[in-house]
Amino acid sequence: MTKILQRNLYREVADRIGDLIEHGELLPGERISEKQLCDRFGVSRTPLREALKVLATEGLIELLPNRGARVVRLTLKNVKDTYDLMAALEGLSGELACQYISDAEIASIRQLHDTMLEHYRNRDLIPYFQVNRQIHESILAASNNDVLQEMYSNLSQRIKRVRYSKKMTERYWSQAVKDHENMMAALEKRDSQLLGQILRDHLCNKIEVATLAGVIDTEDDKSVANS
Amino acid sequence: MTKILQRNLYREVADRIGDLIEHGELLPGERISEKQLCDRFGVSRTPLREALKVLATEGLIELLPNRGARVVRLTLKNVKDTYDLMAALEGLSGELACQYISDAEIASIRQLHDTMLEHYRNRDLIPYFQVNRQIHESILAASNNDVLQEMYSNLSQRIKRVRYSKKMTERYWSQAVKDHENMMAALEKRDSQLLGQILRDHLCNKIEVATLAGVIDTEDDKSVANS
DNA sequence: CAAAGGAATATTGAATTCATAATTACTTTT
DNA sequence: AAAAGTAATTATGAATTCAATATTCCTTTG
Repeated sequence: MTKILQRNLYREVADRIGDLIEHGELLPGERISEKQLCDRFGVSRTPLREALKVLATEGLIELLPNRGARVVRLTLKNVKDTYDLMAALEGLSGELACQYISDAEIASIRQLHDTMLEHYRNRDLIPYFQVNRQIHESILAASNNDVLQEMYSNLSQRIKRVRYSKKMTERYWSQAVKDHENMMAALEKRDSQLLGQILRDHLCNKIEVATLAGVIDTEDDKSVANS
Repeated sequence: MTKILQRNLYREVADRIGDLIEHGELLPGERISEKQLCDRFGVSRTPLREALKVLATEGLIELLPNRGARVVRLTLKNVKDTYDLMAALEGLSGELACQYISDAEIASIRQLHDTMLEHYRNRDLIPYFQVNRQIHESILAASNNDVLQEMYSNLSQRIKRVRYSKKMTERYWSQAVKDHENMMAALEKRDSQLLGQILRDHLCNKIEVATLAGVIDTEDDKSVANS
C-alpha cells in the first residue's frame, strides 16, 4: 500500500476512502475505524477526520456522534430516488446541450452512437456500456452547466458501488437502443424539449433499478442494531 | 455574540459561518481568517477547519491550498446554472408528488394557494413570497424523495444570499400567478407530466435571474487578484 | 525613488496531546 | 451460570503544538 505524502491531504484521503467503499473493501454498515485507516494511509487523525466529514457531506458515509462513522447502507428506495434524480438531471443536460452544442460535438457523439450500435449488434455488453456512458457524459459536458455536472458527479459517486449490474435482457436492451436512436435524432435537430423528454424517460435507469433488487442489502451488516 | 458549547461542533460552526455568508457579514471573495472566526465562535482551529472543508464541499466557500479560504463569488452564470438546475428539480418534485400526495396534502396546498392569491390581489409582496415558498416546499416534501430534497436544499443554500430581489414587475407577477393556477389544477388532477412541465418552465426562477443582473458582483472584492 | 532581496511575522497544514464518551472485560452477586 | 454493576481499555471530540508555506515589512542597491 502506497503511503501518502502530498498536499491537500484530506482530499486525497477522502478519495482513497471513496475508492475503498466503491470497491467493496469497506462494506455498507461497516464501522470505520479511524486508527486503522490512519495506519493504512500513513496520516494522522486530523486530515483523516476532515476527510470523513467531507465524505459524510458527499453522502458516502454517516457520522454517528461520539460513535464514529460507517459506510452508508444503500436501500432500494435510496437508489431509486437517486436514479430518478439522475434521470431528471440528464433531461436537463439534454435540453441545455441542444442550445449550446457545436456541430463538431454532435458529429463526435454521432460517432460514439454508431460505435455503440456496432457493439449492440455484436452483443458486446461491456464495450456497449462504456460507449453508452461516454455518450451521456458528452451530452452532460455540452450542457455548459458546471453546477449540474458537479451534482451529477456526486450522485454518480454515491451509487457507483452497486452499478455493476451487467446483465440486461434482450427486450430492455433493444428498447434502450431505440431510445438512443431517438436521442441522436433529437440532438441533431437540436430539439431541446424532445431530447430532454427522452433522457428523462430513458429506460436505462429504470432497468438498472429493477435488476438491482437482488444486489442491495445482501451485504453483511457489520454495525450494531440501531440503523 | 453567544459562544458555542455543544457537541457536533463542526456542524454548528459550519451553520454559523453559512449564516454569516447569507447575511453578508462575510463578503464574496473575502478572505476567511481562521483565527478571527475561532475567536468569534470561541472554538479552536480543529472544528473550524473541519467546518471550512464541509462548507467547501457544499459549495459555499473555496479552499486555496496554503492560502486559506474565501467566500465563493457568485457570477451571473453560476446563479443561472443553479436556477436551471433547481427548476429541473422542482419539475421532478412535481412529477413525483402527483404519484404520492394524499388528498389531505392537496387540500392543504390548495389552502396555501388561495391565501397566496389573496396576497396577490392585495399586492402584499412579502407575504406572497412566503406563501409561495411554502407551496413549493410542500410539493417538494410530497415528492417522497429524500435525495432530491437534500440536493434542492443545498442549491437553495448556495444562492440564498442573492435571493433578496423583492422587486417584481406586474407583468411577471401576473404570469407567475397564472403558472400557479395551472399548477394547482394539474396537482388536483394528479397529472404528473403536466405538473412537471409547468414547474420546469415556471417563470419565477427566470424572473429572479433577470432581476439579479444588477445584484451580482457589485460587492467589493476583498481578495487578491488571482480569481 | 523604485525595484529587488531578505529577514521577520503571520497563517496555514498536519501531528500530537488532552479530555470525554463509549466499549469491553472483569468482578460480584444472586 | 446469568445478570448487573464497575473498573479498565479504547475510540472519539477538541485543543494545542510543531512544521511548512505565504505574507509583510524593511533594507539594500541600481
